[in-house]
Amino acid sequence: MKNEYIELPVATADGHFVARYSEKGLAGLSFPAARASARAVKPAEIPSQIRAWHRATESALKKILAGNQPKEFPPIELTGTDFQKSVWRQLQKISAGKTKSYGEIAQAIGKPKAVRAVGGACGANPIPVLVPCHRVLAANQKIGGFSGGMHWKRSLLTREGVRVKD
DNA sequence: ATCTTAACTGTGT
DNA sequence: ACACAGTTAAGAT
Repeated sequence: MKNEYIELPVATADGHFVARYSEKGLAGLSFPAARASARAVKPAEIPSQIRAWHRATESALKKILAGNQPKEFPPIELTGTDFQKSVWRQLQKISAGKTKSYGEIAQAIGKPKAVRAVGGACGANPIPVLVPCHRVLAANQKIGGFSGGMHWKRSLLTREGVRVKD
């Protein structure tokens, strides 16, 4: 398989995230690995297009980590099933400091009973943080789960001024 | 208020 | 076909 993906590190106060770009835009984002595998990439080898996207990614990521709403996002390339893309699209409509429940997302995409499947789609989200899967709480403001680690979800929500039960 | 159960849907094997 | 998942609402204790 011809992998056109380019991975670039994003240095933040929380560690080095890794952004993955396809030809269409940002396609994936990983939380800082315990063993930071910061591979050095020569700037000259990176297409200017991607460098521009990366600049936007870096900016947006840092703002969210600080609990603020980014004014601009890099182009995002979502790869997944139609259902998942529908869910992820709804997630992007949730601004910083706001939350929605799995049930509300399900209802928003016209499948009110698919609440559980929505949870699955969130867990399959390739771009955490920028596609705010962490702003989705269970019913009654209870914190649900989080694939990338519960501490991230809690921390991010706290920074955005959101209070969760427990 | 906490625990147990049953309903429901999308996805991976 | 089967089991699981980042759920939920309802019923029992």
